[in-house]
Amino acid sequence: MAEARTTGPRARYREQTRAEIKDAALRQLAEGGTAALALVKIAKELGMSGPALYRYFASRDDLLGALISDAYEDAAAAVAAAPDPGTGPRARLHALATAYRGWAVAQPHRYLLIQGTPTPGYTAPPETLASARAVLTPFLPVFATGTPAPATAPVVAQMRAWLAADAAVAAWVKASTPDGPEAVAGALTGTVLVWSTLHGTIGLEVSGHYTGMGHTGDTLLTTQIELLADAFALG
Amino acid sequence: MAEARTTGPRARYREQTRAEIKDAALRQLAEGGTAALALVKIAKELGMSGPALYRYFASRDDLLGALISDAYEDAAAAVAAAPDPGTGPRARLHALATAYRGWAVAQPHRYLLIQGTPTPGYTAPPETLASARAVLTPFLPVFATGTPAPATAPVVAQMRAWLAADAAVAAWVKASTPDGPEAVAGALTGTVLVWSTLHGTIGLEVSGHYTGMGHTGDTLLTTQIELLADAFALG
DNA sequence: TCTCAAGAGTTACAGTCTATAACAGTTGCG
DNA sequence: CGCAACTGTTATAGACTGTAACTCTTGAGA
Repeated sequence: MAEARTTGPRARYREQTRAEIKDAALRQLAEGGTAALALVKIAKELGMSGPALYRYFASRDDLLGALISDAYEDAAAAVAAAPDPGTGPRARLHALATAYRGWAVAQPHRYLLIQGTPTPGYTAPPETLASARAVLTPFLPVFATGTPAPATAPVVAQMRAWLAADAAVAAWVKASTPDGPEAVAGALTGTVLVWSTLHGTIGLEVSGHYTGMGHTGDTLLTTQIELLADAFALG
Repeated sequence: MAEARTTGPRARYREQTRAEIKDAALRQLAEGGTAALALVKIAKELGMSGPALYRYFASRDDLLGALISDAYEDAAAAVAAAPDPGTGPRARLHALATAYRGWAVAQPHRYLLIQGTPTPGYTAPPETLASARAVLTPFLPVFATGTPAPATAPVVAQMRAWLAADAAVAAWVKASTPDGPEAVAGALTGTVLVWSTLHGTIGLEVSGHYTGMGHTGDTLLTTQIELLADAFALG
């Protein structure tokens, strides 16, 4: 389990089995939530019996971790694939936000996987953190073109401090903004704000808190994004 | 179990035991998340053995439901108890938001209980929905004094439709806004927007997504609220 | 081509937890 | 003061996670 070969027919079969396991797990997740994910059932579904699964995932948490990581990557891909309307940063921002929401609404169980923390005090592995960052990457250049409103000054200041303290983050932001340091801080500010905005609207929608209010999710997100675009004077 | 007396020493003892059980449950929840909540352990902690707990809560989900309901009520009380700075609706809005965040940050596990949906397709019982509404009630009169920005027009329209369709919601909003129907729709719009804003910032913070960025939670919330106050031209 | 170690899978089992059943002691209402 | 409701007990079924011990297969390298 420690370090296996990465090539050859053995490894290929192994990878395929892992994928089948994850597929079955997602199916269970979709119709019963995290609590319904049972390794025994998955094994039975694949025709193998019980403990065989532990050859492929060290534990239930390991499997869940893999699903979370996959979900982040998939979400990042969905956002990155958002069509560019080509009519300026404001429209681009709406397109990105809509793409993210679309992904989340289409597979609520996977968004819920990302949304919460399974156990308090849990910190995601760095690889997962990088994937989470990737979701937000396309937003950086959009906000780099804007001018943060005065009301956002405190956040800008904190982002500046963060950029100074965390080289990895600084490199990440800088790679998306060819402009100077003030654009960098502004881009990060906007991205963090849009992150929380997205989480606010989409999280509530996916958790079913909007049921009964009509199809509010899209309208609410659009409006929130519009307000944020105003705050950055996006064109 | 169906309908028990609500008075007398028997009922009093019963209520106290239920409270002790919930206390122990919250303690477990605080240090292991939902997954760590085990009825058996709670029973052992209280000196009783196993199945005795089922006299007080029909199932694990029943206990969790009670905890969720309590959390909503507690959160609502915390928001309602927010001090009124008395310097206008904008300051009042900040005070309410800060009170809510303070409650959530002080007991993250209880906020996480509220935040997510345990299982997809789950709909909270009406009693719980009312408690959830109570959290937001103090926000209504604040936004009733504002004028929604043009960008929020689509949301206002949907809120108007919702108010027309759902009498309970209409009564709830109207009770907090002595003004005309346009103020009612505006108040509801602002409240829903602030709800999603609060969830966005606080949810991410409580889930630990801000770790490493410094103490960003407060700043981020203040800024988001400020932007929202601007959108409603609060004084 | 042949060997053998690594990998894949099996059954058996220990341990935890939810939940029910059957039963016994206790208490407070009428 | 008696009985019905309430509280608690042990026994037990059943689901699930994870480990141990063992067997069979296979592919990489001499």
